[in-house]
Amino acid sequence: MTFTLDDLAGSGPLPEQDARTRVLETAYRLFYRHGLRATGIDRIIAESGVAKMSFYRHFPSKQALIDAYFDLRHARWMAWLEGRLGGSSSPRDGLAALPDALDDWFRSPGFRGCAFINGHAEAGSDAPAMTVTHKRALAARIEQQCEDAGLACPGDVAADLLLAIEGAIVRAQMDGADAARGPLHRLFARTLSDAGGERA
Amino acid sequence: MTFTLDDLAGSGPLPEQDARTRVLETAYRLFYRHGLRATGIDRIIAESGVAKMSFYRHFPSKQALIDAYFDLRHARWMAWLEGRLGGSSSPRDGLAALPDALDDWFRSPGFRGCAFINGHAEAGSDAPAMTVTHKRALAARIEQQCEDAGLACPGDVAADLLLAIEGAIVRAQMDGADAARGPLHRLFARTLSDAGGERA
DNA sequence: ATGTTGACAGACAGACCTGTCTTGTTCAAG
DNA sequence: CTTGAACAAGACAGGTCTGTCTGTCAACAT
Repeated sequence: MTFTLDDLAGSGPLPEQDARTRVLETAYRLFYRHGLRATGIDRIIAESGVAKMSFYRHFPSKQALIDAYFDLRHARWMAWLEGRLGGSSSPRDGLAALPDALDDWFRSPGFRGCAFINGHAEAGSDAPAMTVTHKRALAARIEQQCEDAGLACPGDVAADLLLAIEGAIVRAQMDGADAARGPLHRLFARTLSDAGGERA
Repeated sequence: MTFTLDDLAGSGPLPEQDARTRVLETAYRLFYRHGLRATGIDRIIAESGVAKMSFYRHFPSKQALIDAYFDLRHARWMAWLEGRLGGSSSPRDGLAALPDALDDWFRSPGFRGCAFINGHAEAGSDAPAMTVTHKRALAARIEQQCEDAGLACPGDVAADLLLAIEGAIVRAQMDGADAARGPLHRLFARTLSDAGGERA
């Protein structure tokens, strides 16, 4: 099962899906677009065409829905990353392809940064653990890719690439995809070059 | 006039200050710590020891207070940066000193990321223009420093450094200062090395 | 036929939020 | 002394938010 950029944006639920799926897909779209606090339960219920009691049958509280939202977002984002990392012929090419993959994401309609960064920024220390868990899973995945590529110091290289990725997401969110594209490509090229691969 | 990390954290108002200052300093501390939406007017009024009408005399709405908060934050943060950039003997050393300066900030008590990134993440397209203006001012200031240092392609170098700074802020906010320190120093060293300076 | 289950619709309570208004106090300038 | 500005304390209105509750209906199994 693969996921596309459309899945990351959230296209909204189809009427024939069951109530729980409709609620979760609506929350997925609204939480990402407008934020957690700015999205009320009433709006999610109205836009998903569900009764309030049906909502509370599937999700005991708004916090439970937020947790489910982050779980779903994490699964789809990691699956999208996996498709982009694995689409190249070698592990190192998979890493080198990341800046273009991210650039596609930054330019996709409805892009509004990283859901986990935004959620953490909004909720602070009260943020669900998944906001941090997601980033650690991403770090682990990139480090694995660096090991597979046979790079020197895969832990350091992965940390450098992750920091560049986070910076690019924030720059693209606040100042547009063009503000992130050049720097992200250059930082990736320098880091991979230092780690033993040839320069792009 | 210089500003320290304590000013960035916000120590809270002193009773002998006038009402407007007390409100603004309280908002400065609460908005940064808990976020914009999570901080209600009533709490700001209670903690600043001010009457509600006194608040609305100085700030016609909560949005006006938020704008004033971002203005103050911008002024203090840029003044803090100026002190750190100018503390070195040469423009290039000022740039090279930035990772340590940021590391100090990341480890200061109450650090919770960049107020402008957090505000933009929370409010989205409705965010005050200052959230973006601040980042562009920062980019311009770094580019100026790169020019003063006589680096090649100062625009590109500044964009690379800014992306690394944003990434470091997010990494430190979500996973602690240690997660940002190594990568930030390495990305700075590589970028400055490529731009013509000698490697640290 | 009858009971069960899931869902839709909407009223309701209690809390919170922003913003307005009233009342009384302090203090300084005229 | 009087007047007016700034301020403190708090009631109030109108809205929104989460979460609970009551009814009604359709599908379906026994």
